[in-house]
Amino acid sequence: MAEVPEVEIITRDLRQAVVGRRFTGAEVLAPAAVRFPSPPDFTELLRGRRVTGAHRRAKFILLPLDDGQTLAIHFMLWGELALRPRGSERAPATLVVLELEGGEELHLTDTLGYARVALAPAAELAARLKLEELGPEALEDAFTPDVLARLLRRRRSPLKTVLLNQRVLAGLGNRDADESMWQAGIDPRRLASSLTTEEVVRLHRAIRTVLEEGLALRGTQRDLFGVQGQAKHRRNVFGRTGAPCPRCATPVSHLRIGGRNTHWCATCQPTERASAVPAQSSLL
DNA sequence: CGCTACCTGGGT
DNA sequence: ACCCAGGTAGCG
Repeated sequence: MAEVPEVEIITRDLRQAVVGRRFTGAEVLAPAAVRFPSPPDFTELLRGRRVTGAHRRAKFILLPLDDGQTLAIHFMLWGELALRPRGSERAPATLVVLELEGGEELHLTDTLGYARVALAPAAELAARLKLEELGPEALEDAFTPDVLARLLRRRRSPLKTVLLNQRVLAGLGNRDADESMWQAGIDPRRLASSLTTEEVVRLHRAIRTVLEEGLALRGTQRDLFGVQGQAKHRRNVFGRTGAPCPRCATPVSHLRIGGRNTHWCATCQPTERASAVPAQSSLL
């Protein structure tokens, strides 16, 4: 499942393996997977274009092409991308196959079927995907505790909801948001605006730690070349409802916040603000 | 801003 | 049988 560390790993792999190469064609197996243009136009506009870069913005993969267009790929919940030899067997969940010169192809698969590609001139793509409206990147140097404080200051929604909003901060998915708040010792139900300066500093450090650890372990899923990432079993609270908190053994709490599954430790993440929290454990 | 639709395989 | 999923767009 794709959160920012997973998307970043695939983006880096694409930079290494696909930048500089041309697309020789595309096969659209699931027309709904192409947001725009129409599937036939998508195939036609992609054919013969060389990839000139590979970037990530929030959870979008952006591949600029040599004619000024940009190809965007989004994994949504369960999308995956794999580089395979030409003519490789296609999993039933294959949505789109992008053929590359040199006898390889990219397979976009997703059993849920939500993953999407889009293609347009760079400026038009940015406008249609509303890339300008996204918040700062949590992994960039410009994301400081001060910036986080400013982002949270006027938000009167639960912290969990605010952290998942990519227009506030680009970088956290459901898992990483829960893990970050656990790491920082902050209750996900707290109003974002209620955090103390000290809590904001802890949260900032936690977000960076969680994302960077995910990256170091190369994510939870297979990379572009099929190599399994190692972050799969590194969850402290996410998806561990009722299991003991790794820090204090309290059973992990679960609640839906803003329609999203949310997991936290009621002991390590007390509801009262400015409560004492155990120092960063070595459990990471 | 909060809710729903999107879609299918796997878990309960 | 049913319910759910780590995301986003679009709607009221």
